[in-house]
Amino acid sequence: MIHARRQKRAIVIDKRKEILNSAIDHFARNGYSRANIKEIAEKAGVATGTVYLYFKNKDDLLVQSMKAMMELNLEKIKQKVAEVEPAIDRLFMFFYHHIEVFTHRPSMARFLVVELRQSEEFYKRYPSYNPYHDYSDYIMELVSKAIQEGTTIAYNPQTVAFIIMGAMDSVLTNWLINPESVNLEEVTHEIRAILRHGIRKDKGE
Amino acid sequence: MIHARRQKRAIVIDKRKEILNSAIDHFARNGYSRANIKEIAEKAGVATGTVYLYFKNKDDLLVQSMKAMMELNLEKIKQKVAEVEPAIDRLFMFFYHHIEVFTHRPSMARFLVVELRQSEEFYKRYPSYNPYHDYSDYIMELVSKAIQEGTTIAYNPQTVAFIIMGAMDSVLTNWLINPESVNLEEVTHEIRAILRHGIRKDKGE
DNA sequence: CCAAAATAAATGAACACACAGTCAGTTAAG
DNA sequence: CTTAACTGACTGTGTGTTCATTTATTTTGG
Repeated sequence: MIHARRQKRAIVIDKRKEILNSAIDHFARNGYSRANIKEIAEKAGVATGTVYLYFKNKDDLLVQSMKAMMELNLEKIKQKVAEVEPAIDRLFMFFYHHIEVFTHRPSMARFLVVELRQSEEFYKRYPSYNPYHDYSDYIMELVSKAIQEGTTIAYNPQTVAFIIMGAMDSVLTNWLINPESVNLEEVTHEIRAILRHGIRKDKGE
Repeated sequence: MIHARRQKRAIVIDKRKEILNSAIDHFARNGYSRANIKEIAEKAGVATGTVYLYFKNKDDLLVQSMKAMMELNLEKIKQKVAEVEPAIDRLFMFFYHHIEVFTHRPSMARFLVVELRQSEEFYKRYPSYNPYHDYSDYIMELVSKAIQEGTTIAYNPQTVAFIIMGAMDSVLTNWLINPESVNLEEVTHEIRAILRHGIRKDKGE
């Protein structure tokens, strides 16, 4: 009986995940309004109605998709920079890998810089979860650590997070609009230099 | 006859403008998908069909609205900073006024950071016009001037524009999500300091 | 100067279509 | 036999766009 339960459970989770993956893909590719439930269900290998067994409605599906997508990518990037020391360098590596990960997944990048914002209402409706939070929390954490370590001027970590997230966003957006117009290597390098100069603590200060 | 023509012309332009104003308002308030042509027309004091005499379709109306809105605000901000010298200070005042103008018009801010991005047209079909261009062009111009004047390190102006636009965007986005969480004065001041440090040309360099 | 004809502008009811969400029925597990 | 999972045809609604018709303006010719 326990075995059966497990199996049942496992199947359920599988379907949920299948639907979620399919939804992420569709939302990323076509945007919220053009993504339709029937196709999402089809690609997930379930019937239309099944989607509504696991998600309240299309909005809910979007929010869950965003959440899953952000968590996945954040985890991936965090791992890549986990070893880097000191914190200020981890911060810059984070920037670098963020750009790298998303420029290798254009549809995800689109999801990130377009769809996420469109659902501003959604973060209002589900105030407990805002997909940006995990990101900016992590950045602020790094900034705080860098300040503690004495490598960074004691700016408000929120401010630094704004600048870094803004720059990431700006680079990706422009790259999406016109990939040829953005030299990713150069831009990343220069932004790093500007930020370094901007927040570096000099001996005297 | 000439008089008659003028009058005709004037009426035509009025209607176009009425529709455009109404559209900006509706798109800003409700977002693209929830704004509907019937209401836009109603508020503009014309019939539904009339909208299609002046605009190809809903997307076209959105693009034209964005364009008009951006031009209007850019002009307003440019005027405010016109007198400021040197260029690097003009750049920072630009930042300051941008935040100021849009935080006084939340629906416009929403339009700017949310709606602007989701029109397919924005990315693809009208490559010749992207509402961001005027903005980033102006910023790059200021950066170039600042470099010429010797107050700024010769970074690629595009890079500096990315950072500045990103920061503006980031601040507004977070302010929209949760106004209380953002101390606009402090953030603006700190960003200015960080950028100043980051791009300032020291004597030795 | 003024009808009458021609053209242009504007209207809004109706159409067409997409598609989210439902639910009565089917399948499978225990 | 009971229960839970699943199905997919169907429905209801919202709305972008069209177009036959009406209204306004301009031109023409006597």
